[in-house]
Amino acid sequence: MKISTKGRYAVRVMLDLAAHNTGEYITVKTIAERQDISEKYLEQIISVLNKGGFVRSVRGAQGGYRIAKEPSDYTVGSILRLTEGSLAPVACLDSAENECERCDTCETLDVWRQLADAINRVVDGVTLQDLLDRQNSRLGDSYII
Amino acid sequence: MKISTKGRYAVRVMLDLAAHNTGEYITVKTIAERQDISEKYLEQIISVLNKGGFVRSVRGAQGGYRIAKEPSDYTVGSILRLTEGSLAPVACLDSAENECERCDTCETLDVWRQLADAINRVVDGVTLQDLLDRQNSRLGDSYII
DNA sequence: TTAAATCATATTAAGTCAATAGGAAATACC
DNA sequence: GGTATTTCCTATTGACTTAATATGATTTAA
Repeated sequence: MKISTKGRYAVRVMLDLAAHNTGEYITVKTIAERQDISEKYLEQIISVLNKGGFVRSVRGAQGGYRIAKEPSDYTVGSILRLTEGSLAPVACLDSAENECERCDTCETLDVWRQLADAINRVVDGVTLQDLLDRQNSRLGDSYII
Repeated sequence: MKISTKGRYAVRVMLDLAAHNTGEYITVKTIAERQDISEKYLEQIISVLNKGGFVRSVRGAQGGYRIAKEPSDYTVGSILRLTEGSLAPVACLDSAENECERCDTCETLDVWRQLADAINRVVDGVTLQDLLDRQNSRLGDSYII
């Protein structure tokens, strides 16, 4: 029941780009250094974000990435689903093909459905903007002290 | 973010034993047939349940397993935690040793904490007795029809 | 004594994770 | 036009996990 590094890194990358959302393009190298993530691994992850239209890229020298839309347009759930795949705790709930022929009489399916709902409610209830706001208010606190 | 077969099977085994809670001992073979799970694999899983004190066993001929306490004493969460280990969505939350030195400044930790809470709330809010009750009320429905 | 059963441990095949590696293609800058 | 920079693409790897299967020792009722 763990979220893999891929999904977690993806959230951090998006949050990094959201925090540096000036319209300028940022290189993988810069993000990798800031976030302390392997540059080559990050390349793969950001490639998924790019293909999903979550970021925009410019190739070549002086190129890089920037967030495609506003931070408030991205929920943590949308990022995780793009990079991790389904967040459903059991395969039966992945609508695509639920091969389990026990589904009709499955006594536990209801629990998994509740669990999926609870998970979705949390991750879809938090946007990158929310995370930025929390971050800023925490920084604000430390200034007061 | 999937619950493994180990955990899911464990819940089914416990539910099976809860549904046949007559005080008699039931063999792995019987459960395996009823639940359509590999007998040998089930042996391993039930061994964990046994060591955790969730079931009681009698060795030798005419031996088997039975649920140790009342079905209402077992939440789905307790069974999953025993067989799957921690249900925390990120390792940082596994109190034992949170190696991540970013924890203090981690902007995403809060989301994972919320997620863990939501997950725990669901799985700890459902007992085997609840599942039995739902099962019976569903059977009841079909009798009416 | 025998058959039935739990208990214990080792092995395996397939898959996933988290990278690393090597190079092709595009582009700003001199 | 050449060069350095940077994205883009795909393959490979080593470690680990998953979901079993296999083998046999131990216990016990009949």
